[in-house]
Amino acid sequence: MNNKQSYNPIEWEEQIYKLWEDANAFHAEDNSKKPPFSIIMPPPNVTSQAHIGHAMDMTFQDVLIRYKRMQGFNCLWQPGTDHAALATEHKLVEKLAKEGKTKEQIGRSEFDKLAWEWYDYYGDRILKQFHRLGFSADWQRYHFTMDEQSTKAVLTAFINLYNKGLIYRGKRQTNWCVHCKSVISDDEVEYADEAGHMWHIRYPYADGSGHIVVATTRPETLFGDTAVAVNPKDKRYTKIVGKMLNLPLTDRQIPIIADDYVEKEFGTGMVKITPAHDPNDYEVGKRHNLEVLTVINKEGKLTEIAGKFAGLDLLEGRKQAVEELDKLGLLEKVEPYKHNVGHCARCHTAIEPMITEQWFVAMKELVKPAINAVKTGELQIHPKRFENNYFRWLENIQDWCISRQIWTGHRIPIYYCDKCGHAVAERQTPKECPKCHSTSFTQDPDVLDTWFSSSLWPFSTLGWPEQTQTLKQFYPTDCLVTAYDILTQWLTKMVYMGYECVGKTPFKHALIHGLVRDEKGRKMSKSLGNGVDPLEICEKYGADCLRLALIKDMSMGMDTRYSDTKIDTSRGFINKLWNASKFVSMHSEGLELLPIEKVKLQAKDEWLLTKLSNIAKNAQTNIDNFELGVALSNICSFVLDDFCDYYVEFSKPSIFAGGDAKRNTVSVLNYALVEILKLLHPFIPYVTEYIYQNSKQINANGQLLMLLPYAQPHSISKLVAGFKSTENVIDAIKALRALKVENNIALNVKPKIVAPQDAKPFEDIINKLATVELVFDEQDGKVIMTNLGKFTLVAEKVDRAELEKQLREQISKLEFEIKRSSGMLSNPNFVAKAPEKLVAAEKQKLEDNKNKKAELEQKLSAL
RNA sequence: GGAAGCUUAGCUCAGCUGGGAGAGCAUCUGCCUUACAAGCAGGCGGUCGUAGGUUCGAGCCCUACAGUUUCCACCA
Repeated sequence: MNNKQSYNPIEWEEQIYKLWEDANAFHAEDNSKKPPFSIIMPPPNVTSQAHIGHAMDMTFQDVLIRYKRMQGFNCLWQPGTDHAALATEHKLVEKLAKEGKTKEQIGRSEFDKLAWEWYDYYGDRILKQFHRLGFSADWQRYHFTMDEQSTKAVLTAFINLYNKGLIYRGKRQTNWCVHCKSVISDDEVEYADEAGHMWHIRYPYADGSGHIVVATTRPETLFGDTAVAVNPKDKRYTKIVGKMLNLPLTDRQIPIIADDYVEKEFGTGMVKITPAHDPNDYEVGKRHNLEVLTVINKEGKLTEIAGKFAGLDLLEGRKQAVEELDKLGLLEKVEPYKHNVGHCARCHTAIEPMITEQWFVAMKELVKPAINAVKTGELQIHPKRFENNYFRWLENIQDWCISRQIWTGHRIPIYYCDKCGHAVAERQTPKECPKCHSTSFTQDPDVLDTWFSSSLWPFSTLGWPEQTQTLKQFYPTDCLVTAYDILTQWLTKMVYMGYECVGKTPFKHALIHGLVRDEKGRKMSKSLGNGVDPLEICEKYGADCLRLALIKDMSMGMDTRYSDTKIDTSRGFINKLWNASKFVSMHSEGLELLPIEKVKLQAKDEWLLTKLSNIAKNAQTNIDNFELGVALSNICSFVLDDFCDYYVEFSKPSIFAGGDAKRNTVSVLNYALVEILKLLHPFIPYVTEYIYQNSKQINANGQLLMLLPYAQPHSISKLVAGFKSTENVIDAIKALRALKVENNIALNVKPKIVAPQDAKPFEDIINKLATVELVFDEQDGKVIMTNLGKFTLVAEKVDRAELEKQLREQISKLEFEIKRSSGMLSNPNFVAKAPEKLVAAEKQKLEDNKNKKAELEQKLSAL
């Protein structure tokens, strides 16, 4: 390494990525003797570039993949992107509108071309971002939900389900977006409180005997009323059930019916029933055989049912209808009213409930294996609490509306015979109608819900419906990583489609993480302008810095906040690693390093190797349990505290001594550095690889760090003595540092300290780290007890009274501890019920403290 | 209306099966010590939301309450 170079990742991160790609190091083999490990990348929507949430989600996956790869697995990280039908269509239509065009003007095939341009543009951009972030996906296997392979899977799945009778066409109450001019699924409706009004309208009895009053938030739907309902138990109205009413503004008459759906307490206790435009009313209508009259058309205008109001926009229609009612004296009152209104998740237009003819997937049977999978543990959800959401969703599932009246996406493979109307499900236009032998067909104009293709993603990307070697090797995949917000929307769909199509769960583990929020805890969004572009951070601080900031504080399933402070802290850490490696490399120059087995280990070395072994074990356990944030935090603490603050400092006296002492110590430093690089590589791949590539003495052959085996714990039984004594030395150093501060001795001043004989082997280390001068002849002064023994700060002038006071303070502190320990130990319940280990530890502490106290008391009496 | 999460230092959050309260940032003090002043060393700061309960022992388990966030359902 160049010892003058400072950490500037922008200069070389992209070169490192190229190094990996040139070595084809991300590629997974279809045939391998290594055990397989696979992750399917949740395909980002090509509606826009990737955001910081993607960065976290993908970093999580990259850490797992890199870790497993280093452990010798044949790792497949299967990448790809999603066409996001409705969202993309919305953006395309918007774009056309800016040019003053509509999609109908340019036609379906031209529109299709535009869509592909869009896919390519954003697809490329997302890929570029992902490369820049250092992701080690198998890019050669990149897929797109609209590509040939995915399309083949979509058609196969649809036709299979159709032929099994699990896909059917039916008229249903659906959510209609008048802006997108399509139905949207229940999942795509977002509810928000809106200030509106409650109109109280008089409906006169047909027999002229007065009127009743109904309350409504949507007076314009009045034209579609086919009844007014009351609760059967509502005594106020029992007598009028069955009477007929004159429906205002029309010449129709409608009955008063009784239905449990009506709440007595709400409004006037009377509800106008409009089956065509309200899901609840629709159900009531079915129960009472009411006529379904469509008042609102697909453009969001009133239909001819509305008589003279036909053709008006809804709001205008409402206004005019209310005015008319008022004129006729039928408007009792208007109250302000706050209610919950559903909006399209894509364009935020208020949705209209409407009866339309759509394609559905029958869910009841399909979801059973998916529910069972989690119950039996074939699929494990982490953290476990998300199982609640999973079960509740699947157990209450409604049939899935899969048709969309848009152009972007997979066209439904249903062909209607032009002659007899018979519907056939085929991959291509059928040659002949099986019923009437006609050869003329028209394809269903609708396209499939975008989730249909993404529900097949875990196996469509692996080659299904063909029984490919890839599928055999990697399915079921090992884990799926995603945020909790699409647990129900996407994850569940993959599971039941996995069982339906392949017969197995698509993944063994589902790791659910939280969302990345801004500094103030708000969701990142375009309207708030608080979004962060991952690429921008990479260009400024490097990808490692962003990855570290995103993963380090992460706790599974919890939201995290992104802040500049975290970036600064991350940069501080990486800079530290950088400088430590510079230190190691600097002192390695011209030395022939020893392999670690040949090094004559000192106590400090045994201490470091023990710590290193412990942290390797800790990291593996935590990563295996998917606790990446914990694993990373522990590794960082080890690097900062144990390696940099202590071991590097410990090593200096040996290094400056030269000769064998230097050679041994520098060999240990190099060994430890490589182990640290391995430990950190999955998290911060660039800087670790860069350091390794530039450490010629430890990597003469230019091997890739990313392909080395991960750091392993080793047998440490022989190293116990050195570990223990070094721990005591550290305790003494801390105590001496504190002693100096207490006595107002500047850090760069070296006071004389009388040390115990046990400190003799560590004299240079203690002198260096505590900035003191140890002497070993007895002198008067302030005494402190450490785990290494008694130290005395030699005072220039010995103030007897001050020394005595200070000794008594220390003794009283020890007495407090002794009292606490003996109190616990004299509690028979504690001794009997607490684990033996704890009791033993407590006894040891008591013993140690008693000894320390005795020594101080001896000192006191000698004064 | 149903469900889940969160509440710990000034701020952001850890705290794994119950066994002496932690980190980062901020703040204060001292130090240019030959990897790093984008640094080092040290300090200040917490009745772990409230009230009960279980236990030898509770931040952790149980119950209730309060505040807060999210998901689901959705009342005309």
